[in-house]
Amino acid sequence: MSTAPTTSNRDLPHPARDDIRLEAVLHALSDPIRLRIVRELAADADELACSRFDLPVTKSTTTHHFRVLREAGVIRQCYRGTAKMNGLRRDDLDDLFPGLLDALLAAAARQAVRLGD
Amino acid sequence: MSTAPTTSNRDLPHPARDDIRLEAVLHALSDPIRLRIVRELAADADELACSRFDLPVTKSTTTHHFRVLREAGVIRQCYRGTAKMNGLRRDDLDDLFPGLLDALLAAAARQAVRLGD
DNA sequence: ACGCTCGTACGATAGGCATCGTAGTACGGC
DNA sequence: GCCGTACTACGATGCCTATCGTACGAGCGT
Repeated sequence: MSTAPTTSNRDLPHPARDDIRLEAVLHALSDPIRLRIVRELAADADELACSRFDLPVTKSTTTHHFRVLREAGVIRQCYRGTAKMNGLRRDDLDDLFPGLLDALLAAAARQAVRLGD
Repeated sequence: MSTAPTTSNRDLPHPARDDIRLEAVLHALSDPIRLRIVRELAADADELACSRFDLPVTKSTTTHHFRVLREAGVIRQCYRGTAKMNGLRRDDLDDLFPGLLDALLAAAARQAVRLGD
């Protein structure tokens, strides 16, 4: 049976849009690894599986960082088969803090150039 | 003798403009008290003495927060008599990360309205 | 059924940090 | 010279967190 590997029913807790706190977002992005994740997520059009990231930490630490981002309201996560897909919460963030995400991504890109990636 | 209470010679270490790291700035602003300080600093035209802030922490903790902001490159500090004056490093931040500071301040203001200050 | 891959849970550890109190220094006014 | 104000230095404390390793669960392919 071609069991279409769609979104699994085990779901993950996300903060509602109005529960997203600016301080939490800033704290989430103040870690180099998490900032890098968000940058890659923004660069890629659609959602990415956790395994697509080549991070300089172990898998358990990676899980931790993705959870911090999700609980801060920066990313949205869902299971698709065994993979866990990640996507930026652009819509919610732009609605709550217009222009902030773009400014942050631009700043991160600028710094990456300045420091030689 | 009318010893003009100008800038004292005991100076404070500030990061050079090119040493300012985005992660450090975000971390500095991810604390509610420090975000509040920066908001008040941005609202007021010129520099403000530490004692002008009415923060819900002791003086030693206040000193700590101002130092974090200074070492992250967010504010500039100098002594004037016994007072320590604080000013936003708008020029440097706008130069390094165009639009970021404004977006952050707008986001903070928006959240303050949303949550009832 | 079996194994493989992807991701989680849990405990341990080490370092960071927000907070305080107390004791001290620097400066200006009297 | 003496006092008061503004800020600092230092140590203590308790919490948070980034990291790891190991053991486990969930789903897919064969």
